[in-house]
Amino acid sequence: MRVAEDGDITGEAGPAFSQADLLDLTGYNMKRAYMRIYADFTEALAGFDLRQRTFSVLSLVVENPEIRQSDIARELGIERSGTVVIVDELEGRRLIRRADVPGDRRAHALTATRDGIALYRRALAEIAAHEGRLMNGFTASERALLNALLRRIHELN
Amino acid sequence: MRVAEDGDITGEAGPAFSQADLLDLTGYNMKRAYMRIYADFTEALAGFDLRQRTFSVLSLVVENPEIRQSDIARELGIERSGTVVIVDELEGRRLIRRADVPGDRRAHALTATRDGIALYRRALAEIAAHEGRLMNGFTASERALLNALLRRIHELN
DNA sequence: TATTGTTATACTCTATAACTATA
DNA sequence: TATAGTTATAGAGTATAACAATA
Repeated sequence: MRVAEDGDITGEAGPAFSQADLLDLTGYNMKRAYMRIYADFTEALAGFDLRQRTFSVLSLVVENPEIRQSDIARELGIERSGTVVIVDELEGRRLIRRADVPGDRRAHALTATRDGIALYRRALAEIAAHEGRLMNGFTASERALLNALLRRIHELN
Repeated sequence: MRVAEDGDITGEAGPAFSQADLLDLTGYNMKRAYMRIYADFTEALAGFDLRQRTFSVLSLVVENPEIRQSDIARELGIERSGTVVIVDELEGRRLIRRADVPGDRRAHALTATRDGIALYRRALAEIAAHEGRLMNGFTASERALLNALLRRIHELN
């Protein structure tokens, strides 16, 4: 409820609306920034027929051969039930394989196939390229700083 | 696909899974941080029976008396149809009013009621308090820096 | 023709709950 | 009793499309 102080009032060009209160809230700024970068992320993945969460699961499997579904759920902070449909899809596309775990007949060990690793590498490169283009105006240290701040927020509590 | 370099591998304490690739992506870090802060935001609003978007609309109406629904949609980057149900709810709770616009019989001018302003102020204070608690470990300049970076991302393109 | 508000509908994402088979 | 994986279902949240009234 303060007066806008962001120079957004251009005098006559058009009606200027104040978002002063909202723009003071990190939660609001985070949502808008997230929406913006998420759109870019989604676009980068579209050519690979991967959605954001599918990509994250594939990433974990590529980086951690023989990982279990429950570990993926824990790492990603999602429900176990949520991993099933993703793993089903990735397995159906022969990007990963479910294998038996010697000591535990309840669990499945997930490992990426050669095709899965190849697709993953190309998708990862595409995302990085998209982000590089999107965040073109940011210096390397600004990007590193932003990532560090975001990680600290996630790790809170 | 690099080896983790974040010291997350504690030797024996438990299985450490690598998220090195994902943690290099701003999009991934943003999503996790957003989820964390969004949960806090939602919790702060729960006592007021407000959801995030409802609060944002109320904020715009309080800060910009006689704003139109289409302006809200533009400012918030949402669909006009999305504003209708929110405005319906806020009006039904007597927090805002729809009024005629003298020059344009299609439009509605939205203005907050006394009750709406009062509720808004309390909700805003609660959110700020929640954020202050959540981001307790951040200095004021870190928070300002983070907000500035987030705004720059939103304004891209 | 374009815009404002509206309605109805559909879609995406995700969590919850209940179940089985193991441990 | 607890855990891994699974299935079915339900709920948010949101966009899309079509429409009437007005500009």
